[in-house]
Amino acid sequence: MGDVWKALADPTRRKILVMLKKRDMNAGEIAAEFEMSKPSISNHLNLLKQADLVSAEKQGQNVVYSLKTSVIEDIMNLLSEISDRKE
Amino acid sequence: MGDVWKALADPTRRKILVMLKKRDMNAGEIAAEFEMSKPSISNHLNLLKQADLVSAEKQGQNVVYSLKTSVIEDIMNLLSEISDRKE
DNA sequence: TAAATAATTAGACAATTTTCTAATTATTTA
DNA sequence: TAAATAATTAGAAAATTGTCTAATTATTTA
Repeated sequence: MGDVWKALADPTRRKILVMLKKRDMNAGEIAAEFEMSKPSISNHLNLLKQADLVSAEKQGQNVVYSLKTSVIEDIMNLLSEISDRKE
Repeated sequence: MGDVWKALADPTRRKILVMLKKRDMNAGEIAAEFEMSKPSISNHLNLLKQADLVSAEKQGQNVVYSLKTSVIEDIMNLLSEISDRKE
């Protein structure tokens, strides 16, 4: 199980999460938004998946990535370690 | 201005934030809680300060560190980049 | 079934981060 | 004022992370 905080530490990965907030996207569509090689993006996607922040589903030759619905709750729980503030 | 996400990515630094939630502590007291050299802790404290997550005030030969009251709001704002959810 | 397309894996390299010891600065106390 | 204490700075080494190209796997289409 990967580290959520580490996953959130990289700006490319955070941008991917913001993109997936709008709609599901396959790996190629995601990679097209960055000036970076596809394998590098693939690596970032893997780290996000390890951290359970996104899910991946193969559809034909594509792999469609989705933001995990639980993502916000997870981060809120992490934050509660730092602050007791409710909500 | 340092990167808040990067600052939060390290477990030692997150533990320091949790400790400071309970009470203000000077650098020596903080270092005593870890099996790590004082300069290493000093480095972590500096990164937390850069990220504006803690403040430091010199009191005699000690330097007292405090959790910044704005810390939770700051992190919530960062989260809003990923989710539009209110609260 | 061969060629094309989408994505990942493998392996190497570069950049960044974490940690250390030794040295320095600032403050207090004997 | 000299010695002791608290903390940081400096500089180097080790570990981790991010990136690349080339190769591989899986799927679709001509």
